[in-house]
Amino acid sequence: MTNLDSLNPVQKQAVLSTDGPVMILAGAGSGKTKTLVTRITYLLEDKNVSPHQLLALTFSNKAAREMRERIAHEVTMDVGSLQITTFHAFCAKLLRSEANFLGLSRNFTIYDDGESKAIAKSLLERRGISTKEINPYDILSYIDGLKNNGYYPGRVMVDGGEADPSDEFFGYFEEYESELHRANALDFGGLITAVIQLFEKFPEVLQRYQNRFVYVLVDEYQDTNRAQFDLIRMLCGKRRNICVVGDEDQSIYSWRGADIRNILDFEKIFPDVTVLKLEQNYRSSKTIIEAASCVIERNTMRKGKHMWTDNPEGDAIEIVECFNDKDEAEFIAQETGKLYKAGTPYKEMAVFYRSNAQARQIEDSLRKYKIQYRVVGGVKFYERKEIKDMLSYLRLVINAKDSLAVSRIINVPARGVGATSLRKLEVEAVNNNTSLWDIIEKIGDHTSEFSHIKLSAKIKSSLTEFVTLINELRHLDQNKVKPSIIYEKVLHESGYYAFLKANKDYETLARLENLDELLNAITQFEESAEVPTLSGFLETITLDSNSDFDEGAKPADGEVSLMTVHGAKGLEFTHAFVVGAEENVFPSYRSVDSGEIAMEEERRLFYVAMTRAMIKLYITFAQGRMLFGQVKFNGPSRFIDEIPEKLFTWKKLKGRQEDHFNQSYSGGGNQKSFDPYDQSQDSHYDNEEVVYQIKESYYQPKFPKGAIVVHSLYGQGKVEDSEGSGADEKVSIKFADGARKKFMVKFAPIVMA
DNA sequence: CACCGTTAAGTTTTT
DNA sequence: CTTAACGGTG
Repeated sequence: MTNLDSLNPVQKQAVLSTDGPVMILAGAGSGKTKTLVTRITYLLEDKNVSPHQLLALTFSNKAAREMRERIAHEVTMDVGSLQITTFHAFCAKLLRSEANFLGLSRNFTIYDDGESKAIAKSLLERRGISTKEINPYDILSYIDGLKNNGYYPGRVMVDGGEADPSDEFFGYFEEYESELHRANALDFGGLITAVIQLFEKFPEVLQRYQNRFVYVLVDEYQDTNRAQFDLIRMLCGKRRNICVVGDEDQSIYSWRGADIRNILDFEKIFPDVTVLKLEQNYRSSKTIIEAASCVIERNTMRKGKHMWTDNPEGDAIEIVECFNDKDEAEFIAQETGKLYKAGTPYKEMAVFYRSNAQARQIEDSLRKYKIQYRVVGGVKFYERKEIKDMLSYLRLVINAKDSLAVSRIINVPARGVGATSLRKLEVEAVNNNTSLWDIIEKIGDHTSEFSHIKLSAKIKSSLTEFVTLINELRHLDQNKVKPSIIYEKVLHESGYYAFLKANKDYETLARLENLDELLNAITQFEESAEVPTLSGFLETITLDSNSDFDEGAKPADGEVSLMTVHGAKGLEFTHAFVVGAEENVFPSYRSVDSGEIAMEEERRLFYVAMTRAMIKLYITFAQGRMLFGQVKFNGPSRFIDEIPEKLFTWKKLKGRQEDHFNQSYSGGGNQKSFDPYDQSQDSHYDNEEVVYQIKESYYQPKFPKGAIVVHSLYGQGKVEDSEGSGADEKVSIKFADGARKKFMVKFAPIVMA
């Protein structure tokens, strides 16, 4: 029997109300996941529901993994067939097994946003419209908007969201859809709408799933869009055992299509719903909860909840007024340093900012103070050029119709097939309503209908070579050869590796390293997946791009986390810094005069940020901030005004702090020691001093072979190799821990020991 | 076709 | 200030 003793009365009710529609409004830190896990455990163990009959949908893979692990920990039975998955992964899996209904084949490719954008661009190009006249992004937003509403071509919408065929973008939508169809591909939004379409056109398929899933559960319900809501409604249409869990106050993705009406109107759709509110917070101090509540209660578009906690009063919130953004960053570094000395491990601290651009300044100061940190989010591994190139090869192996992949790699490395030739082939493909691959494969064959296409013999022969390679790879894949072997074959036999190697610059090194990491990822996938197929790998990385495999060894005390407020949702830290709490920054300038709806979302964001903190919350802002090249004086955020005065202390940092640093860190006049505060060593090229320094040392290497040097991040090491001089000087250093790294001297923070 | 200089714009990104 | 993306040139 499942033990419910550790649950509070509402949580208990949330577990026990298994039948009929239930909406759980779970405030921040209210033990939501615990409740969900117990609910599922209860269904499995006490109500004898088979794992096969349960479906739990989440938004992120991380949430799905966490829930699955916790359930596996709780129950004794095998939870292998338990479907705890993301909306997109669920749809992808379903579509692969039912693909034939929609004229897709099961090996369809999933296009990410970047690929969708590439298609939008090519549609414009095809019509001879410059991207200056029409921004491809606008077309995409339009298409995305339709898909978020659950629209697919020809769908009859019940309550709005219908496409208006007279809209100037509607044509693009239709063309985009047929382009994807020709490529045997779906985009993220299309994964959802395709399932809706499947269910509407083939009720017998829907019935199968309705019969199978006796209990359906949706996490982060506030983030669902209309399409996802439609899907849920269909799935649970028969038994109506639907349980949604969300918090309207944490809805921060409306710009991605999340429709807060899904929460606000749930009762209209399911009049017999049981609404439960988890209002007790187990995370934060009374002070933090009260402050956050005061802020969020200004919002009008909410169902209303009142958070409370049994936790202690705690410290006052610290509001810190800084002179400028630089001082703000210095304050963060000093304070995290102080906290650390006082016994708080770095991993318990986090800095939240509204936009990524704010990270840099903070990173700089943390580095200066040698505080361990990590930036969560940021540039994605799989979006790097070399990675996308290699993945395109692999995708083409799986799905021959993937024209986007073909056009990406047909001339990488150079095969003499430039834009013009590619253009010819593309036109031919469109005219014949076939795929690029089809044309390319047949072009060399004199008997084929495409042999008339005028291309030089040289191009034709390199195309044939390309076709042969891909076909060989396909053969390997069909014979269940390990993905890593296929990958290595492409890398080398496509000429890509040699092509990269031919370049000797600094960036190439990083690229080659990234390709190694990709191999690493594939190998790791092979070890962990039940059936390690190439298509499985590709799906994992498009639908779960965060599956970190490059998580290196972390320092024992952890690292201070730096992330956007969006990235912070669902996390908690004992000490949290909300930075840049200024008008036009947080709230963002984009939302400041875009009306109350946008402002309410900013307020929810601020609320999310505040409620991450368990023990102490810092809110900082700068009087003046460098924004778009000039100093702006925005004034403190309106959200600060919304916090009752008795809950915070206001500290105004005195003037510029820099003088302090120069005194304590300038290294006693030793010119050789690396001084991070010394402007002359920063990598600003517009700084005359730097130019001068480089010129002076032009004729001899600054760090000759054998020299003992100190790198500000990696510590002491020995120069193993040195090539070039002046601005082009490159050194290879072996560090104390045995690691070997290469640096461009002009970029690297290295000094002689 | 690759490189460079000019130009314009500048949130957030679970999948 | 930065960065991406376009268009012109060698």
